[in-house]
Amino acid sequence: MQIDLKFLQEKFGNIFESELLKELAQTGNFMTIEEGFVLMRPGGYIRSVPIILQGSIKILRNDNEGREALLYYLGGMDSCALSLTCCLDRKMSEITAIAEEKTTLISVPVEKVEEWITKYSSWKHFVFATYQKRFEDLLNVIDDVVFHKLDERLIKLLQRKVKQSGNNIFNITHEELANELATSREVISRLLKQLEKLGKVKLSRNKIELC
Amino acid sequence: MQIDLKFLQEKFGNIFESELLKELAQTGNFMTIEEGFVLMRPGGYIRSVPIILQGSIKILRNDNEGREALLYYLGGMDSCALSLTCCLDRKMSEITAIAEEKTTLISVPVEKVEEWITKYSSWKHFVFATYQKRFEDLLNVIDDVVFHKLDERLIKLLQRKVKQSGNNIFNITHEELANELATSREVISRLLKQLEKLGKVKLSRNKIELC
DNA sequence: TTTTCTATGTAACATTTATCACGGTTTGTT
DNA sequence: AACAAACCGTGATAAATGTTACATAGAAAA
Repeated sequence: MQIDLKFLQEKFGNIFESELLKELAQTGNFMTIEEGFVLMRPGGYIRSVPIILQGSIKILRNDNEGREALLYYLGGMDSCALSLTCCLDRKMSEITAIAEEKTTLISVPVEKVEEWITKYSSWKHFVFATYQKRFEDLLNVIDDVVFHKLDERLIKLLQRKVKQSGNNIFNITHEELANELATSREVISRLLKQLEKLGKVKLSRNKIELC
Repeated sequence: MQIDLKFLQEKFGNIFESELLKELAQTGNFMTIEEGFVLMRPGGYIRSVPIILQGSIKILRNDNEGREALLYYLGGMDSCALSLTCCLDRKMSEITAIAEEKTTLISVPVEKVEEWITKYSSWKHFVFATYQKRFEDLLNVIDDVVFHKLDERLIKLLQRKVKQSGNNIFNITHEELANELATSREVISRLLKQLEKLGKVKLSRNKIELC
């Protein structure tokens, strides 16, 4: 789909130079995906870099036994360092990317990603900024996993969900939470019950309220 | 200290263009540091980016209770993405960098790091490659910590030490290993004893042999 | 309504990791 | 030699997490 230039100017006018905006409008691929849509699976080849306009994408790491661990979310104006890496190296994906909600994004083909780095300094800055943000995200994951216990990590995750949805009640199953924290459903159920007894959450089917 | 241009040409001739080599020789700061030398502590400001010529630097993440966790090693021709991030953002260090052995490096002042990105495409590629490598390193840490138990992580760490030192016998205390894996000395001692019983290592004071 | 499926609760038990409390050994120092 | 300091071994115990097994509850489908 052709992208509306004015829309891009509103969104990116203060980041990208106008020439770049034009090219983005021409060669970028505007798309809307539904919640749960899988953008990428381990082993898939990546031929484009997404820039998220609205909504959010969650990025998960997989092991070879089918387990997962949440790495980070991509939100407004974010892009993905992993896809950059993969694009520039022509390597396969080693992660999963899933839409957390209905999401609109621009997909930039790999050739342009590289070309623009030389051509537009604003794009170059954008790419560097992306790397830096994701780098910090990964360091945060490491901090969490290495230095904190599951209950703390769970609370933090719930808080993120709240911030994301903009609502302190949100829909999710224990199973899903368990996957994102790379543990089992039973463990999460137990911890949630603890939290409920402490008055920190209220639980119901498919739904959690953070108090 | 002034850097020998011919030396740089040997080391970097096939990566960097000759103009950049000249600038490196002029403005880069050549230095040799001893084993155990602390290049950086959390909270320190970073005003230069190191490029390691010989030896190795280990990069550790700290929490606010004095614990540590090994992130990765910087070796030959490697550079540090964190210092890049910090430099470009003028932020404080959130890691510790210590020389694992006697190490020689070139220290590039932050202004040049940025300037050269625009000026030399080989430097730009170098910076991108650095980000990508460190990104992968962090993903590996996450894989290890999230999906693997301590005994496996310990063996992997020992294997890395062997590869690093180029010798299957190397000097280290249980305490140091415990720090790098963010656990306690007792736990490591026990696991090492297990490994010894399985014939996978031989233990002596300050020394481990991987079999 | 009855059935079926999915999600949750929970006890019991196993395993892994952490902590505490020592005692012993090697190395270096006085 | 006597002492101190650093390093290692190990039992006992506790805490955290993982696993198994089954019960129940709620929602959806038939």
